[in-house]
Order: sequence, then C-alpha cells, then structure tokens
Amino acid sequence: MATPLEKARRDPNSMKAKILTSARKIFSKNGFSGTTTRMIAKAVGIDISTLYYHWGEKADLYNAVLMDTQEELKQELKRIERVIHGKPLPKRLEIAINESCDFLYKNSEITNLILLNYFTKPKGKDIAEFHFIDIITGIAISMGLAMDKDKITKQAKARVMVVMLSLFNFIAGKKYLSPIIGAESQDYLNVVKETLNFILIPAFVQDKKAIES
Amino acid sequence: MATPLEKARRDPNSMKAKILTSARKIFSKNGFSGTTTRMIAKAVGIDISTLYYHWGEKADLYNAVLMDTQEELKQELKRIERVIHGKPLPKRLEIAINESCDFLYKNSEITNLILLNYFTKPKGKDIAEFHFIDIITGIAISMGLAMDKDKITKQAKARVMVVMLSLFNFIAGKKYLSPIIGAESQDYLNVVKETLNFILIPAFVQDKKAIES
DNA sequence: ATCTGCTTGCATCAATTGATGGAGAGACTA
DNA sequence: TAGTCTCTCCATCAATTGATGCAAGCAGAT
Repeated sequence: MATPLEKARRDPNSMKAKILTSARKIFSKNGFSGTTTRMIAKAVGIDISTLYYHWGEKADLYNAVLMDTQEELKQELKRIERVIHGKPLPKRLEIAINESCDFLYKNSEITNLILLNYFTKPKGKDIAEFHFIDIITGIAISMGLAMDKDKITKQAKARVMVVMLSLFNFIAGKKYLSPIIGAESQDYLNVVKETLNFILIPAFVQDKKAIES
Repeated sequence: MATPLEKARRDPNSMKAKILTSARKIFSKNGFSGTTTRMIAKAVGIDISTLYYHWGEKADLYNAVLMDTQEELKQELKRIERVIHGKPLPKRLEIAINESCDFLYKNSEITNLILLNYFTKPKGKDIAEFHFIDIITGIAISMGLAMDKDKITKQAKARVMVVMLSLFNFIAGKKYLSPIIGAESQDYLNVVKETLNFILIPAFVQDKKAIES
C-alpha cells in the first residue's frame, strides 16, 4: 500500500511530483500563509483545480512537502553516518559538518521549510510536526555523545542543537547574512564550515570525556 | 518634529501605542501574511478603520513594529554594555549572556519578529531592513574582538552571529525546542545560558589572543 | 465503435482581506 | 449656539483566495 507521497516520489515526471517540487520551492520562500495555491499552479503551468485534484486542500499539500523534505534530510543524514562510520571523532565531526553544509546549501529549501515550520505555525490547520528530536538524538549518538537514546543529557542535546540551528540559520538566512559577514557564495560557505568546526569540535570532545569518566 | 513612532512611545495609553503593542504581539506570532488587520483591531477592541486611521496601511504598521522592536533591542544592548564596561573579558561575556537571555526571554516577540523578518519577507511591499550588522559589530567591538568597526574579520562576525542566532532561535523556538531538550521554563533558560557560555567563552578568548598577537 | 476510468481546465462560489468614505460623537473655542 | 478638530465606528468595495461542480479530453479495454 503506497502513500500518495511515495507514489509521487517514484515517478518524478508525474503531475503529482511536479506539483510537489514546485510547492516545496514556493512554500519555502513564502511560508504557508504567504503562499497561494494559484502561485504553485502557475509555477507548474496548470489550473488550480488540477492541483486540488491531486493533493486535496492546501494544508495537505503543505504537509506532504514537509514529510517529503524530512524524509530527504533523514536519508542524507543516514548517508553521512555511513561515510563517517568507524573514523576517529574529530575526523567524523569535520566530515559531517562539511557534507551537511554542502547538502543543505544545495537544497536550501529544506532549512527554510524547517525553520518556518517552527516559528510560524498555521493555526487551526492540522500541520504535521517535524521530527527534530529524532535528528538531534541521532546526531548525538552518532557523535558518541551518549550511549543510548534515553540517556542523553540536556546539555548534550542543547549543544547539538546549537550546531544544527546555526547551520540551518546560516543557510536559510544566507541572503541576509552574507552581506553582513562580508563573504559571498563559496567563500561564505567556507566561513560557515570553519565557524561550525571551531565551535563544535572542542564542545563535543569535552563532552565525550565527561561521559566516559 | 516627532515621528509617529516616537509619539506613540511617549504615551503608552494612546490608541496609537495600544495598537502598536497588540500588533507586535500578533505579527510576531503569525508573521506578516499570517496576520490580518482585523486580528489586531479585535485584540485592541476597535474597528479596523480606526487602525487604518492611526497607522495607514498594514505594511506601515508592520514597519513601525519592526523599528520599535529594533530600538528597544538596541537600548537594552546599550544598557548591558554599560553594565559590563571595564570588567575582565570572561566576566563580561558571562554577564552579557545572562542579561540578554533574561531580556529576550521576557520579550520573546523580539526574537520572533527579527527571525521572521529574515526568513520570510513580504514581497512587493516596502519593508524596512533590520540593522543586524550594527548589532553584530557592536557586540564584536564590545567583546574586544576588534579594535574598530572596519577591521572585524569574517570569522569574528560569524562567531558573534552563531551566538546571536542560537540565542534568538532558542528563545523564539522555545515552545518547540524545550520538549526536545527536556527542560521547561527556568530550567530551559538555564540550559541555554550554560550552553552559550560553553560555546562562547573559549571562542572569544582564543579570538582575542589571535588579534593581539 | 462504445464504454469506462483517469486527468484537466473553465466557470463559479463564498469567505476573507486590505482599504476607504462618510456620518456621528465628543471636546474645545469663539 | 455655531464652528471646528479629532477620533471612532458602520457600511461597503474590489481583489484575492481556498475550494468545487462539471463537462470535455483521452487512453485503454471490451
């Protein structure tokens, strides 16, 4: 039994998938209430009734976009985890930062969607939650900050969160932050990576020592 | 010659000020496009035409809210700077984090407004920019990260930014992040302070050494 | 060719929303 | 009292927006 979302992902040329792709782009730029179904339909080149035929009401489409995005992010994190597996901690951190920066930079809609979903939630609508907690605990364990899921300290979670939020904000707010920092595109991305490394590595190494003692 | 904003601030009981206060609350919760002038008018207990009489179009009111918020934040930062002036660096950092956390926690609309203004910008409208750069450079200098305004390294700005964005996100996203971390209200605030101290202090101390050498 | 099921666009609706005109209430002055 | 100025609300508009009914198009099966 395939969900509508799985069906859409399977064939990227299907109308359902095309709508989903455009919707992601537009929702991530304007948020839920800043986006109209007509905007999306126009971007795809179809009538809004076709959009409603495939996805039902606006909130349903928005939810599908969120779930789709979340799934993509999780897949990427799994991929990174496979890459860094077995390596020593500092190397692991460095690679993880590097890879996730590159990935999010190329897919900056992801960060926008997640942050917007956190800061503005359409009221009265039944909007799905982003499973931030899974991601945070996943990273914490993968970084050796905790042995099992239920034994992660608040402090550890908060530190992982600082890195995640910083990264997300740097990517999502790139347009506004890069003139402030004074670095564009690749240069900007490098400063971000450097900064995250600078912050992350001592924090995690120290944290790990605390756990092992 | 007093601007409308100054006039409104002078008398908090004036209709202009009451509208401004309600508008701030509602805009910060729903963003620009998620907020209707009717919501604001209803919260104040007036007709929308009264709102339009005092503030003109929606974007003007939104701009006034942004400017008002920015001004308040700048005043608070100045106050903090006075408090920490002359103290040794680590103490300065600790106090600054503590004070700004408390302030933003009590006035969490500020962080929401700023972040929303960065991630979703109403298109076609003439919305004022938040002077993030002033704040960042101000902090950098106050923290001894640079000697004058034009000689702040990209790295220094990025590090100040990490702290600012983390703080803003922790406050603005409190509702969603506190269950993840597993700490509520005052406990949450303490974890945030602790985490920021943990990250900030080594970064800034090391940076200062680099400058002085 | 006819039937069936899936897909698409046209026309349309009701509700919402930003915005305004004008009338009336109240205060103050002459 | 009459005049004026400020502020408030009621009524209303045009545009936008989420959503749907329906007929036409089209492919494949019978």
